[in-house]
Amino acid sequence: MPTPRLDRGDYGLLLLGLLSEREMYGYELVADLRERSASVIDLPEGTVYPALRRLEREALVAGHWIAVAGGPRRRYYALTAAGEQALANGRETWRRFASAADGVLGS
Amino acid sequence: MPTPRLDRGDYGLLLLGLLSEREMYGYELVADLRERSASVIDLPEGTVYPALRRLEREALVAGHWIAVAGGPRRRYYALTAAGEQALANGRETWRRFASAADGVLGS
DNA sequence: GTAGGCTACCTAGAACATCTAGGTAAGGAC
DNA sequence: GTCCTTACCTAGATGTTCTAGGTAGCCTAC
Repeated sequence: MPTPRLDRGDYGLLLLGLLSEREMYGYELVADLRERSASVIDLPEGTVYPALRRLEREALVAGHWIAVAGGPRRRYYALTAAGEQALANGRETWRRFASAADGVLGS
Repeated sequence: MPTPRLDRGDYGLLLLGLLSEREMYGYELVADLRERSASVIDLPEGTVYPALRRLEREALVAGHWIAVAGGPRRRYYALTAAGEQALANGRETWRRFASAADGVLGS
């Protein structure tokens, strides 16, 4: 049960972070991430969709289709219990790593 | 002139950070990084040596051999002017990214 | 009525860095 | 003489992003 790690360039952890607040679909995640980070984090869709499938394969999120009037259907994703746990672990790993990196890169 | 980016799992930036303080050799960098980060960041040598060669190829660091009495010779690396600039850029990118990630991952 | 833009999904292949799992060599401890 | 430590190196596998598209339906502007 590998935990996504930001320090390896695995953006899955950020997706888990967003999904911990509410269910979202891929296109929404991309837009939300861009907005909340002031475009600092701007993932292409070609990165996000495979990442979501990976997270689903690892059972960290669960997806389901929702029909939408006047538009394409959406696949919403929600955190699973394992996903919550992975997020907690990942947060801790991230915090430790960020702190260590800050120390090396100076104030 | 690509700038090393931590957010993509490129540890080159950390090496630049260490080398900005003093010249060091590969084996020393591994040990120093592990010590200063309380083992949070523990890069295998197989990661560091190729990274140093990459940084040297990109002219961000300059290496030179030093003979050591009673031990193997060492290849010391020093930052170049381009390396200083890359480090400054990388620090800024890292700060922005870390701040954005903190925002997404919550307090 | 058609051209363009937006929503919303998806994939194949390239690119790039780490990581694994070794190897070489010399010195010192016991 | 065996083992640990220092100090360097490489080849190949793995994993993830990124590029560069494609599909499809709806809406607006001209």
